[in-house]
Amino acid sequence: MRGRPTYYVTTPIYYVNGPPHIGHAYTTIAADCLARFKRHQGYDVHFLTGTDEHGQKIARFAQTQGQTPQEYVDGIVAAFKGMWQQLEISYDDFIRTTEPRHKTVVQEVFQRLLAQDDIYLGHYDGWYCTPCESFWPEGQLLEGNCPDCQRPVEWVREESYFFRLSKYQDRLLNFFQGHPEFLEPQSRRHEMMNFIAGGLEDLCVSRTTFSWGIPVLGSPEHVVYVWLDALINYISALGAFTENDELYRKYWPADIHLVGKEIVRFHTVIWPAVLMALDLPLPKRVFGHGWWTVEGEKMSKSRGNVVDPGELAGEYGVDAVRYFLLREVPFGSDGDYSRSAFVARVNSDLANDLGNLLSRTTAMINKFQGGKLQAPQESTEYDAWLQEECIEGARAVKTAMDNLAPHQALEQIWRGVNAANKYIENTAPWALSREGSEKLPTVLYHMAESLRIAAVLLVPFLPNLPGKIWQQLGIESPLESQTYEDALSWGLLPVDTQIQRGEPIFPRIEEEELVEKPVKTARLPENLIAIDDFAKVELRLGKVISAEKVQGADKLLLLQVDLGPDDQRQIVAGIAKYYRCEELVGKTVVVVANLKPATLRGIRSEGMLIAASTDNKKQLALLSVDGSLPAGSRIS
RNA sequence: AGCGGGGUAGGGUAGCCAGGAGAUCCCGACGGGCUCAUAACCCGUAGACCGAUGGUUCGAAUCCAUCCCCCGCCA
Repeated sequence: MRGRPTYYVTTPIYYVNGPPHIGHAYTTIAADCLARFKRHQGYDVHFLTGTDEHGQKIARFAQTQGQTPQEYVDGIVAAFKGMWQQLEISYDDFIRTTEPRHKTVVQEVFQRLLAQDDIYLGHYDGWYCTPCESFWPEGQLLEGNCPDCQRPVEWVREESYFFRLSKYQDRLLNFFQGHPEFLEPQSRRHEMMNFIAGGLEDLCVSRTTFSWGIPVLGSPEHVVYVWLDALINYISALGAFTENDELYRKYWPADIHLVGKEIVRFHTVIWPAVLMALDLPLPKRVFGHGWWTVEGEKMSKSRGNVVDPGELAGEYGVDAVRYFLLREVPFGSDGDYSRSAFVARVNSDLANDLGNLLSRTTAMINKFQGGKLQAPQESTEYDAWLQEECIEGARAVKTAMDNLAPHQALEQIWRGVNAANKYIENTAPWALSREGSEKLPTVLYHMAESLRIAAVLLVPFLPNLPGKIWQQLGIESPLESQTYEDALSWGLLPVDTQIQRGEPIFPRIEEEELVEKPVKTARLPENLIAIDDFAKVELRLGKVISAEKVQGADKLLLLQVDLGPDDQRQIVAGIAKYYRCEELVGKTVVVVANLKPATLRGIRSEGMLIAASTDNKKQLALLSVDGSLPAGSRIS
């Protein structure tokens, strides 16, 4: 007996060498959107995500943090799970490569492949940097030295197990030729076929140089190396090769693996080859999506421009973040995140087009019809057009999603939204109201109905806005009971619905907030001075000749400062807590040279040193100059 | 080196495979309209030698050749 059709969608398991960033969020949001869309269509969906937690990098990083690898990965995994919760990711399962359920399957697969001679014991030869514990390909070496630490590398042989990838070259190529839909976008497909045709080498699948991994049964000095460990998550999570394999039998092969373009090769060459060796069906589809840059630059920790999607979501809401990522860029292409693009996009689409449509619709139903929807009366010449735009858009959503083009799906939903805004302009319900026209109830119904359709269609994309629309429209049947099908029919909105107008569902992000962050200099203080006010202050460079503590005062130092030929001053400065006498001598400092002399603790002070300090006075630093100028130099 | 993709208004793009009237859409700029609405919405205007050169053709963004630049793949 067959139940509902199944749909198995995966993200990659993310390497936990740092907290989740916008790239992780992108893949996961896209997968979530797909999963929700398929559920909305009535599929029995299984949505898997997870984390890849082994390897030397992790072990070493944990060590620098003074943690065990397990403690370290537990912490990062918690961050991932927290992020997914915040972004309302509806995964069905979260697999970690450190879980026993994964390890046992990996070991089982390894043993099977070893037994059937698809894995064999050999040697891995390569240039090895002992301090870095890393192998480097010849091409990456810098004059024979480690590209990381510049120290010399040595040629070493390590005993390793290898997977006979080369054996599957022809079968892989045939598979690619027979399944043009297997890898998308198409440009990736060509690259991979080229790559395979160029010849495949066997793949190193074990390491002995570190131990944070899954031990090979019977050879515990070996741990399973990266890809064999990681890729198997897609079936280990389903219980493949265990007694408890109903999920595997139900959902495998996967309908789609969503991956970033950087790991397309592993998913379309190594993974199919391993599955062929195991005699298991191959995934139906792999999609390699693009990368995000930030303000036009590559995102990286060292640049410090990594965008935290949680922070964005906290500031502007989950719907805005999801909408921007899904709408801004075609799914296979690279995209650029910038705050201004983000604000422009969500303001224009979510606030102006959609939110304002709801706002004006509910306002007019309230004002002209006492908040109650009525059955359409006399029709207008624009009714059919609006209906068609909405329904055609709704139909196109499915096509777009089948093509893995969420940006097009959203565009199609907005086809209806935009049409509704135009419809209002064309029919001018405020005028109809004044005239007491029979067309008024028709027009108001059409407006509300187009919003009903948009709300239903948006359910897989945005977790919150559709519910708000639903609530304000006052529809009694729960939104959760609606399916994609309900967006394909016009006129399902009950005619005597009572509108519940409320707050704007998506307020505009105001410009001030926008400019405040990047352009801080735009804020001028109120106590402005003219340039000649500044010129009254005579600043000169001074060289500290000597420094000593002032008896009986813990803040004060007495300095002798050279301010140029024939000008030596004694200055009392309140910097004893921040500088020791020895480190001041010889230092070039900035001195207010025309300050009226003052007497501090009975000592005459003939000037003042300039220093910067934090508001709480915890830190203080003397000003100096960028270069070597003679004492007495004027500053202006 | 090779293989693949691409260069279209200020930015981002569609069209190209199957050549034909004014080269699409979005954002931005400018002008107007409306007054229901979140200064939102609607309409209109400007802005592109369609990377360069040459060719095929009655006709080329589209086909062919050469060149220039960008990007991807090559463990």
